[in-house]
Parts: sequence; structure tokens; C-alpha cells
Amino acid sequence: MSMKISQLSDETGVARATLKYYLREGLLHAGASRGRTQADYDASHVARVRLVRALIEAGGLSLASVKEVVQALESPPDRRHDLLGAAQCALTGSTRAEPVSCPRARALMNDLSWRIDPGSPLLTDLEHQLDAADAAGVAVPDERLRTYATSMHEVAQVDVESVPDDPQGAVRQVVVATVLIDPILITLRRLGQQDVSAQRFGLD
Amino acid sequence: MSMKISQLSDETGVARATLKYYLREGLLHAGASRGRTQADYDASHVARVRLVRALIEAGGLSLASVKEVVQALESPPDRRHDLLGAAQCALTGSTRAEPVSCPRARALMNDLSWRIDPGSPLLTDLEHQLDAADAAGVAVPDERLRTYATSMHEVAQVDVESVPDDPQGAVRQVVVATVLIDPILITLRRLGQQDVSAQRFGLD
DNA sequence: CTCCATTGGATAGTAGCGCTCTCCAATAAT
DNA sequence: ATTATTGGAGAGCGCTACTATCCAATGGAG
Repeated sequence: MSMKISQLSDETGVARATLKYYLREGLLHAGASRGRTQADYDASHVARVRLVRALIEAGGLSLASVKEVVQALESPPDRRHDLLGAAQCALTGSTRAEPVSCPRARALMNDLSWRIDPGSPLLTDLEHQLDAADAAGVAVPDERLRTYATSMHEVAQVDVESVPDDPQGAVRQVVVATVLIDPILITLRRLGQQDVSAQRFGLD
Repeated sequence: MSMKISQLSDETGVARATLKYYLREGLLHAGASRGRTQADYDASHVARVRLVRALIEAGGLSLASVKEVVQALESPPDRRHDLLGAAQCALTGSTRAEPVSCPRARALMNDLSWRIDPGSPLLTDLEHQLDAADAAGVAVPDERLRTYATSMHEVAQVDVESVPDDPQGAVRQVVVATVLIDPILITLRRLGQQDVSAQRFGLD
């Protein structure tokens, strides 16, 4: 299972120049060097390239985010719960350290008795998103928000259940599943809307 | 309620040059022209600018998508069910007209008895996303997919219920809520994962 | 051993997006 | 009459994700 860069390119459908770029950017680990002008790539490189492409194309991640993800993949934390945080940190571009209060987000968490780190950037994310909806003239009533939260909690339940025990596979599962399933959920939401709407307002 | 462009800029926090750019790009309707070098803007312009910004910042839409959305806002279809399709078309960049078969997506819809137009681009989207997950080495078993679909159907139920009868407000609600609530759902999923994980693996 | 294709490595260039800056004559406000 | 502002249009900028070109070193085929 050993190949040169051209074969890697053929195998994955990614241009050689792009592969070299990924090597330079640290998205792809170097191959085993055979002399000065040759390196061997193997199945792990094929898998990595496919992962990177999936994260970019299906997950809509930037190269910088992909880099964080693959770095998280390479240094798995030992505590099970930390994994999630690492994966999530790698994903959100939450570089803002504003000590905002997030009244609505906190109220919701409290209301639902969710165990959330009070300093989690997810809370400020949520608050910003609610503010944006308000600014756009579409308020989300608390009750509706709670309903959404309940449904997403079911999703999260499945997410966490499906993490394998094997720590190696766990990181991969958590990180990749989180990113790649997001768009799947969104698409399912749209399809669900179609169904409910068809049911309610007739097909014609 | 009449203002010049500078006031509109002050009101919305968007630079004058950017507002002019939006005008050129058709994201913002022109103000009432008062002579050659003056136009009046009103509350509708403020609302539009805030909407555009929310779609871009919180919704993560490209200017091109925002343009489609605001055009959909300006020409509301009369049939209630069409609204949804228009909104959804404006959102996905599904410009691909590939007559793909989408075996898994169709099987799922069939399995759940959802009423979906067999030609819907959402089906090909879903199929692509499932393929991407496979390629990335993280398969989504059918059973898990069904569970996700069920949860998202609950979300969709709430979505459709909260559409007002008033056709003017309906378009706005559908379009904006769809785009702006997506990220909220994703954030709620992450928070839910935190909670489930804390519950399952301990807080320590 | 020779010769040509390929490789790794590096640099520069490209296309698209989302602004932002600069300039202008016309005009409104004072 | 003077000054500030406006609409309009074009060019330019910073960023991202590549892509293209060049190079000497080398590997493999004959």
C-alpha cells in the first residue's frame, strides 16, 4: 500500500499542486521520504485527503478550521468528556473572549437543567444568534426555543451514544460526525418542512 | 421617518460605501429620489439593511444568496406550500440539475412516509452529504439516520406551525426563520452534547 | 550509463468574494 | 456665495483556496 504523490492525486481526485499545498499547510502529514526527490504515501494519506475534502466540501469548513480538526485528531485528550470540548472548539470560530452575560441563553439552560460550563463560548454564540434573529425582525419566543432545544437534545443523545469506546476511533467519530452531520440535520429539517407543509396545506 | 444615506448608515452601523454597494447589487431597494443628488430612505430601508446583515453574519449566507432571499421576499408566491420551496431554493446553492438516483435519501423518505417531491434538490443534497460522511470514514447507519430525521421532523413541525396567516409576514417568517434558526439549532445540538456527555461521563 | 519523466520544494500568480476608497459633478443647506 | 453632502461609478484591497511555473535532484527504462 505505497504510492507516490501522483498516485495519491489520482486516487483522491485532488490535484498534485493542491496536495503539496495541503502538505505545506500541515493538513496532510508528510510521506515517508525515500531520498531527496521521492516520498511514499499510504492508505492513511488517502484517508486524510478524503477527510479534508469532506470537511471542506460537505462540512463547509475553512482550511484553518480543518487544520484545527486534524490537529485535534492527532492529539486525542484522555478524558472522554474533554474530547467533545476539543472538537467543538476546533469547529466554532469563537475567538471572541467577550465576557458577555447571555441572559436568554443562560435562562434557557437553567430552564432545561442542562449541565453547561457557564463560560462556554456556545452560550455567547447562542445569544448572538438570538440577537440576530431579533434584529432581522423575527423573534423566537421562549417556548419555541425550548421545543427546538428538546428536539436537539434527542439528536445529541444519539450523537453521544454512537461514540465508540475505542479512544482512537472516538476522536474521529466525535469530530467528523459533528461537522458532517450538521448539514445532514439541516437538510432533514428542510425535508421535514416540506412534508409537514404538504400534509397541512395540501399537495396540489 | 425619512433619512438620507448617512443617517441610514448611522442607524444601522453599516458604512456608507457598503450601503451604496448593496444598492448597486440590488440587496437594498433605492430610496425615493429627491433631485439628482439626494434620496430619502425610510424604516423599510433600515429593516432591510438589518435583515441583510443578519443573513450574512448570523446566517452565514453569501451576498448572492442574500440577493435571492430578498428577491423572494419581494415576490411572494400565492400558494402557501410554494413559499417554502421558494425560500429553500433561495438558500441552497443547489444549481446542480444532475438526475441522480439518491438511493439512500429516497429509501429514507419512503421509510418515513414523508411526502417529498421526487425531484427535490434536497434529496440529492442529502445523498451527497451521506456520501461525504462515508468518504470521511464515518458512516451513518440507517437507524441513526431515521432517529435524526424524526427529531428534525419535530423541529419542522414547530417551524411550519409558527408561520403566520398573513401572507406578507409569512414570506418573511419562512425565509428568515429558516436561515437564522439553522445556526441556533446547531448550537443547541452542541450544548445538548455537552449536557448528555456531562451526564454520562461525569463532570469532574 | 544515459536519458527522460517525475518528484519535492519553493515562489508567484489567479479567481472570487465582500467590501472600502477615491474621485466627481450636482446640489442642498447656510 | 460658500461649504458640505450626496449619488454614482470605478478601481483597489485583503483574504482564502487554490493553481501554475520553475528548478535541481533523482529514479527508472533501455
